[in-house]
Amino acid sequence: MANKITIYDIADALNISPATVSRSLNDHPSISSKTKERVVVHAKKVGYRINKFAANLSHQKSNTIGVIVPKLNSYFMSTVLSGIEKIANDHGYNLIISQSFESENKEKLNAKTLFESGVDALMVSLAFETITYDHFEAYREQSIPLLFFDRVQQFKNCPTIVIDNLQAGFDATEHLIQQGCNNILHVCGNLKRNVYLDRFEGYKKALRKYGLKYERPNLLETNLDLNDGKVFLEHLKISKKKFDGIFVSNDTMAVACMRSLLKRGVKIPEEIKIVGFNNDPISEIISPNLSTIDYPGFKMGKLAGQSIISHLKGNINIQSAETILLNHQLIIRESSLKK
Amino acid sequence: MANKITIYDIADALNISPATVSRSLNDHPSISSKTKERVVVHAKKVGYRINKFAANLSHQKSNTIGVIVPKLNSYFMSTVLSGIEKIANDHGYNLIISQSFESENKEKLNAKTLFESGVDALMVSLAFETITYDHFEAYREQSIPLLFFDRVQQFKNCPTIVIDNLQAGFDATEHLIQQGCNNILHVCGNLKRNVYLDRFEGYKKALRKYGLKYERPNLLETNLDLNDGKVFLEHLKISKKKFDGIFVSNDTMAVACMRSLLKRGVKIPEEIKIVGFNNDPISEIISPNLSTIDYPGFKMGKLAGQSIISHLKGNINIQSAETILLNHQLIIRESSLKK
DNA sequence: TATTTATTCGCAATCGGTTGCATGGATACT
DNA sequence: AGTATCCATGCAACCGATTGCGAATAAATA
Repeated sequence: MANKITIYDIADALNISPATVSRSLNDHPSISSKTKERVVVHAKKVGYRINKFAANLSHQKSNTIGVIVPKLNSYFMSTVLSGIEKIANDHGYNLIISQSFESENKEKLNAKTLFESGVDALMVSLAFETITYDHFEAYREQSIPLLFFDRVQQFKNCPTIVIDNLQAGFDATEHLIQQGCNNILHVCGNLKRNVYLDRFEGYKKALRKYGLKYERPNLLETNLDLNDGKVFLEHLKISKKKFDGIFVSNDTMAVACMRSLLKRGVKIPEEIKIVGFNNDPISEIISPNLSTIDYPGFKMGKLAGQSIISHLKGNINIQSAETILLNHQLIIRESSLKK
Repeated sequence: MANKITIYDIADALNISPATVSRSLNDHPSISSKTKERVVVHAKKVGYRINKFAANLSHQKSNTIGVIVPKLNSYFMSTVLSGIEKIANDHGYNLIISQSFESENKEKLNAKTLFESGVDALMVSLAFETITYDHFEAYREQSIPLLFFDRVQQFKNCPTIVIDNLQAGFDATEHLIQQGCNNILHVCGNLKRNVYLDRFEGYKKALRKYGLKYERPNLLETNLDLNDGKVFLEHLKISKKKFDGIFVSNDTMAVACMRSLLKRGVKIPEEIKIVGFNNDPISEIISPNLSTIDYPGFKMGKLAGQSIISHLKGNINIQSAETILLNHQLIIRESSLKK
């Protein structure tokens, strides 16, 4: 049968008050260890399980952290989530994960739902589309910890976990230049998002440093999707420039480009050198191996988790570190090497 | 300021009872549309947000579905989760996702936590290790819908979403045989799990059909991890058999095997043919392209979600379909083709 | 023994919605 | 006009745990 045991049942059975039962179960100091023992033993015997609804209602917290990501089925994102989940779980928090599918609207809906669900904190990686941020106001009003990771937006008192995308973009581009490229195409994602904008800036900075000029046809903005290969080919066709290097803002798209090129008989790296971003497993598998930027997803997730948790526990010492910058690493493989 | 508006505040402001406010907000039929209008408008004006804790406590449901998976950062699993999340979200349910990291203990803990969190349903893909199932008893006692997907265990009244792993294993193996292999190694995962056991059975069935004999050295049980390549090579060494075909129970491991072999100068498919499982993106990227079994993750997730939702909504018609069998598809690529 | 000081524990309010039942008033019917 | 019917709303209990404050008992001190 359904065993709906409440603290009242236990109280009756033991001839004590529900208050005492509650305190015993929570190991409150003002209860004698004798009574505690009795309560705990009896509770276990009858299979008592706390009713979180009631507990939550009382102290107005849910031990739950909300997460909104663009989509969870990417290598990078699922790795980050894995890291977040691990930390959250280790600290007794549950994770409610929702996807925005790159839509600002969905993101707003998710933010609202999670707010109403009473999450104790919210972690967000922004959608491509998002340009207004009022859906986070409710959180800030109630001072519910809010954190952005990867695709971020700066707010005061709101930690941010990122890598130095500008520097990474610079590193990738500089590497291509050093390998002899002087007409480099940059394939980026939505420039409204910091990650892509910063990488683009890094790209331009590298060009400037080496006295190369940047022109509009050197930039291709896409969804970075595996089947954006056609868009890429199309771009090659209309911009009549002859590129000798490509810096792509993620590996998935880099692979799409490589495949398009290889299919056309273009030799990589001899004719065109390529660098991707993310260090997805495919980057190491594809032939030629793809040079890329390693981007520590699991670590980012763990840090994000730790940051939020310490906010929740009121450790103010983290406050100072509003922005955590993770190290990236340029991984040089065949796809970009001068032969 | 923190705007903690309750229905009582609204009731006071409008000189009506909280009951009426509650009913208005829930569009209860016995409230005049005039009052409803007043309430809704005023609620929006003052920024009222329902307190789910209280609501949950009242009707004893959370609009939340729990999910336990071995780990969420695999292509297949994150795809399934994406499907589940989509359906759940479309129907107003939140998803609490947790990982067992292949540990039975962690799985039990997660099950307990989710139970106490008051999830309305639980969806599970089992850990490698799991051999006892008492952690699901609490759910069954309270008749909280429970569903298994992919890595499943049969319980009565408990839906199950799988592909026909036996048939898939058979298909893969038969294909290898038809390509001329007659000494086929099977690299599998933990045989306690249905998916791997069934694929193994399918493998043996195919051997039987073609009069090939199965011997112990033809089987290698691993964690199917990308860096299990050494284990694989080790096995090749000790079992002195000369394999001409390999059926691997997932693509990640298949890729690990291929790389080990290619590094040793073994020609694929000329000397050894390989078939994997999952149709991960890497299978199409690696050279030679990996033949594999396509396994519809997103669809599985959506079906799992739909099944649970209809249970929750009390549509009994699904009851009949306790086991949903998804179609798989053998995808033949270079790695297994007779030249 | 009387009084102070801890210890343990219970009372009762509280968290914020939900809902069965009762009530008062409006409308309909004979 | 008198009675039956309906509609809209309010009353109050309830969901189950938490917690400030006070009381009762036990232990310590004078």
